[in-house]
Amino acid sequence: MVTESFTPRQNAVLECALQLLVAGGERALTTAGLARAANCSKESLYKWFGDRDGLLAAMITYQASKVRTPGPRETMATPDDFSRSLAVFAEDLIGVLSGEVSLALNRLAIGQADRDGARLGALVREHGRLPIEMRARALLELGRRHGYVHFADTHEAYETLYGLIVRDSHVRMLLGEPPVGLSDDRPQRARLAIAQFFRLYGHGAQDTE
Amino acid sequence: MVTESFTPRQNAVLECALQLLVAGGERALTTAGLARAANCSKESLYKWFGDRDGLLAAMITYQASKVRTPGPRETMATPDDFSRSLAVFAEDLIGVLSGEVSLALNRLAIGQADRDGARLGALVREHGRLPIEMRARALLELGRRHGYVHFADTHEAYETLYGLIVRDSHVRMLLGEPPVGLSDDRPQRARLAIAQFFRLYGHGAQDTE
DNA sequence: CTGGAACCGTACCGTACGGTACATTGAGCG
DNA sequence: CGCTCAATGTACCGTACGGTACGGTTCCAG
Repeated sequence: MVTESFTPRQNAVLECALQLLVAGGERALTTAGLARAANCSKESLYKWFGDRDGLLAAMITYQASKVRTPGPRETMATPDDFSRSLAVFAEDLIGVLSGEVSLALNRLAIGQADRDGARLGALVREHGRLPIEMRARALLELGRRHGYVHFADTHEAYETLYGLIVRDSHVRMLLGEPPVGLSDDRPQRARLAIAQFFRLYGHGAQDTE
Repeated sequence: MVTESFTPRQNAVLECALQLLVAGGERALTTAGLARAANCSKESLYKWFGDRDGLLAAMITYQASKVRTPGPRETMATPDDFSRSLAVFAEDLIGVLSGEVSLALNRLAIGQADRDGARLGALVREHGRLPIEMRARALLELGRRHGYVHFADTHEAYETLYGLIVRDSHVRMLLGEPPVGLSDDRPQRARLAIAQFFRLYGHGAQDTE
């Protein structure tokens, strides 16, 4: 995986493209429209990104390059530290998933999932979801090393945590549901999910089979 | 909500449209292509469904009309009956969500979520997800009446159950990920989710705050 | 100053699609 | 038979978009 980067000018154009996508969806993201909005020429677009699909892919990698996922570097001296770190992760996750740029890019990739063997979907999974999962898994394993949680399969534990936090609100938001039930009481949602996670994997609990 | 129905001929055309959508995604579903594939005229399409958006909406309601969601009519004499009913629900849910027609329609609605105030998304939620939720809520409340589970908010309990069952596999499938990790060991996934649900809401457990 | 590279703006081309019009067919029915 | 109505299939129109070509401008190196 090459971490292909772009020039500042190209980044500015990609930023503009994201704005167009967020504002009007995929239909609003035309090469002519982007050229007009970004004050660049269509010829430059094709020179830089190859074709329209290349542009879409570049938008995903560019957006991913903006999001940094810091690993846990706290001391984790107490179970409460760990719980708080999980809650922070949960709130971050909810925040990212309900962001309009994230929603727009996910809608774009899902709408194109039937073309090119879901190339855009693979990019979203690799650059968007995988870093988040890595960060969470590191956190979970750190907690396990301290004996705060118990599980055999980190991936299993992570997926359960994800399900408890996100539920089906991501798909509902992708479908256009107004963000009721999420992001209004985000901290409480996060705390509840973490509490449930500890009920399943904390203290004397045992990972099922 | 009017349950507008269609003539057999129109149903056949809609079935054909679903096939086209599943096979080639939204781009493959053109009015000319559908007319050719279904041996009907474009003029009939516009007469029946108004315009292309009307056709898409009709496809969703038609597909929803095919899926019946029977309510629980079992005796629930033992906690095991209840657990098994939940497991059946979980397997059905996984099966529906990973069906190719469901995936194609969800992709379609998500891809159009920026137009018409997400009209297609609202249709999917109303005709697709809501009936499933109603069935599950009835099941959950039946279990609560028997004292097998304890919760204050049925909606909360349902969403948690949904998250435990589906996790983020739905979005991953929508993004085009091959169905690894789901539907291969579907019964085990279902059993695990139900076991976790009981750990949170079963026997002596108490709904958190 | 000069050459060239990068880029902008615009005009242009081919195509594909949504939507409409129309001629034709065929079934039901007096 | 002749009328009506529905539906088919085809031809057509306008438009919008992806992609290309080209002239003009800026900027930098030598």
